[in-house]
Amino acid sequence: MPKKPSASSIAPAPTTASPWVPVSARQQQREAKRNAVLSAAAQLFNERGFHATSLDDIAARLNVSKPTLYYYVKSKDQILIECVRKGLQMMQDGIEETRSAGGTAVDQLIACMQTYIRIVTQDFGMCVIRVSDDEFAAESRKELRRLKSGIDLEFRRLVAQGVAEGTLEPCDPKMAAFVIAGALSWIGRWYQSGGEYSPEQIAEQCIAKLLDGVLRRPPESAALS
Amino acid sequence: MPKKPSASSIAPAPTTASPWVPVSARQQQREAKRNAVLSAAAQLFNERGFHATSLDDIAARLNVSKPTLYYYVKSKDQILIECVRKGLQMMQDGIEETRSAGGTAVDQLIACMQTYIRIVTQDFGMCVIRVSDDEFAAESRKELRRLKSGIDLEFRRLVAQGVAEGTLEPCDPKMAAFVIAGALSWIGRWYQSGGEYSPEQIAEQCIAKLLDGVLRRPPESAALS
DNA sequence: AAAACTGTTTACTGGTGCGTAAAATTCTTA
DNA sequence: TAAGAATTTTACGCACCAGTAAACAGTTTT
Repeated sequence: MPKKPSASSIAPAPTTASPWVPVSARQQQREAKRNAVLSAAAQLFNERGFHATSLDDIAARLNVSKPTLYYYVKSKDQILIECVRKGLQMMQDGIEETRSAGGTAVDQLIACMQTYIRIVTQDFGMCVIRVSDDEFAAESRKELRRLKSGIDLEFRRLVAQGVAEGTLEPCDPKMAAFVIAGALSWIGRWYQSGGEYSPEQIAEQCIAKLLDGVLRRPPESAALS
Repeated sequence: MPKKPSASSIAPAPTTASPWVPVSARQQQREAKRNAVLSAAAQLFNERGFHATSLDDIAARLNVSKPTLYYYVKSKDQILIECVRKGLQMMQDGIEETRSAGGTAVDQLIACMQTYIRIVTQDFGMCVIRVSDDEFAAESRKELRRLKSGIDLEFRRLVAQGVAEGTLEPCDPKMAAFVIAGALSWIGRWYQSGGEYSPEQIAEQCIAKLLDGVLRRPPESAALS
């Protein structure tokens, strides 16, 4: 083992083409290829479903042969788990960021909804929605459920907070969160990129409907816009 | 072939235990068994997912052996298609009934939402939600999409009608229908019978949230600010 | 009671696709 | 350029499961 000081953990700026960073360059490329595997898999899972996608399909899309995939991942199940985990992590990160940005509960709720929509219209996020829980082995299912539950709880918390603030109608936060999560998650089932609406347009309209409902308000006072 | 006149089409009242109706009684029982196959299958598909359910599983639940199933159905795919078709048919029938009952657009919309929730919390209706499109062969998928599309269009029509009536906020009916369908369909993914809420309670709360939104309305008559 | 039909079983086939062994190839380093 | 590490390939094993063949049992008809 060559003990080059800290050469294996952080890659320096690649502009200066120093030949003394081959180790990390390799690892970077390896990581890049691994990500390509996951991305291709996520796309195919979303297009055809998990079971209808064979490892040969994934390999073919990447112009390699099936065993090559096994150099980067352990099993087909692991690919799926990591895709979903990545999507869930993106959601969690987005929510975390929103929280740290502060603002009222309603502001944060809106920001979280925007984040959620942005993510379920992307490859990994769509996997979270389209792949059913029962595809996983018991252990993985448990982990992913925990992650999902965490996101759900954030929504409930924001709703409860909004109710406490007096900006949201009093309600069961659990139920309200389900309604919101349902409407937004469903987007991940009908959305396809290049379609009629952009994710931003969808976000605007869906969020407005969830906040205000579909009923017409008596024109008492213009609250928004 | 014995040509008993019209004995095979309609069964008389079974209270009078006349032994001269064996033909239709047979057919009735056959139909009952066939339905039992579909019901058991629907339950298992909802519990474990389509691919994770083998025909042996279905047979085991019915205390028969696998080939027996083939006496009643053509293939595993056909079972799935019929389950989903049944669920969709129930929805279509419910909507049809609502329409013929008349009332304002909002009344009809509410009734349709109630129907929808009632059905997605039952075996066949849940299949419609939980089973992904990509499980089907191209032809079946086309048929089922047509049926789903028909239901979606009913919701859009009701929304558009409500907007025209002035009882719903002006909006893109397509989008509003997606929000509604999403929130309601999602129920079919988290609901489990015997849980915290009954379908009726869920219906009440979800429909209220979709109609009114989550935001708190400023008190209508009292001039507070 | 024999023939014919209904319903169910045991025993098997065949295809699909995950995963692996081991060889072949490419890249790095000495 | 040779040794060795990293990467990819060809070829194959093996389990699972949908679907089938054919025999068996029960019931109705002749």
